[in-house]
Amino acid sequence: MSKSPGRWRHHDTSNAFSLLAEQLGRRWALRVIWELRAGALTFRGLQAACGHISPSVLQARVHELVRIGVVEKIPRLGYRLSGSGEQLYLQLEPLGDWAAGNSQILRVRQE
Amino acid sequence: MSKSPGRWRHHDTSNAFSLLAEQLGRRWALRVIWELRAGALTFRGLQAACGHISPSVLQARVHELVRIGVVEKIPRLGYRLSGSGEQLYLQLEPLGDWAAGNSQILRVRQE
DNA sequence: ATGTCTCGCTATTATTTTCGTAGCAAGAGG
DNA sequence: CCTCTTGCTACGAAAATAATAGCGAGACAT
Repeated sequence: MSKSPGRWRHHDTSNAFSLLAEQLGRRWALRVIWELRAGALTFRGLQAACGHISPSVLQARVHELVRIGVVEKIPRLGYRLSGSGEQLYLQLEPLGDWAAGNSQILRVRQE
Repeated sequence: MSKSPGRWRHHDTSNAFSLLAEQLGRRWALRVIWELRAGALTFRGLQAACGHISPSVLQARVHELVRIGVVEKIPRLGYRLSGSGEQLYLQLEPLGDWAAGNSQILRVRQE
């Protein structure tokens, strides 16, 4: 992919989305953001909030989220959403509403 | 998990979201929904739209999305978003805006 | 100083998922 | 008959995830 600007006619929404989807389309990524919605959590607190997540995967996910600037590490409190991370969560919230509206389907078919 | 209603104090948003996140947090799941946004695509068309996705994974993802009622199969046209699938996409669209706004970060850090 | 917490995290091995490629059966059209 | 595209499956290799144990550092009390 070229780095030259103006290569994309209108917005780069489509390509940008696929990059984002690649990050969020990893196990626990969405969940981690979701669990940080109320505020900072320690590593182990986050681990507990997610239920059964192995620390190695949590470490990997958290690092990736830090790298894309969605999550930041704070000395004593652990991890929390960054500014853009909170914005991302706000865009994520409607998904929760959709999920609540379609929870029947999600629950029944999960097996 | 009990099937009894009223088991969740307020909404079941949180738990419902984690179920949804489990489905969307698989590789290509978000991307597939995204690529179907403009209308129906054949299996191979969808494969091409996603770039490099192996047919076995695409088949698995599409099946899962059909099972949760987000995508439906049409005899001649291939696959398209269902009613609730389109609603889900509408909730997904803001993510594209966020991604476009933060595309710098996403691009630079992807390595 | 010693013991005992919790913390963030790493190491290791087993299991699951995804990839990449090849190719099949069915249908359309010639 | 042939050729083409379709949806899709099979299979071995590679990568991601799971599960568990445990380490080193810091806080705190004794």
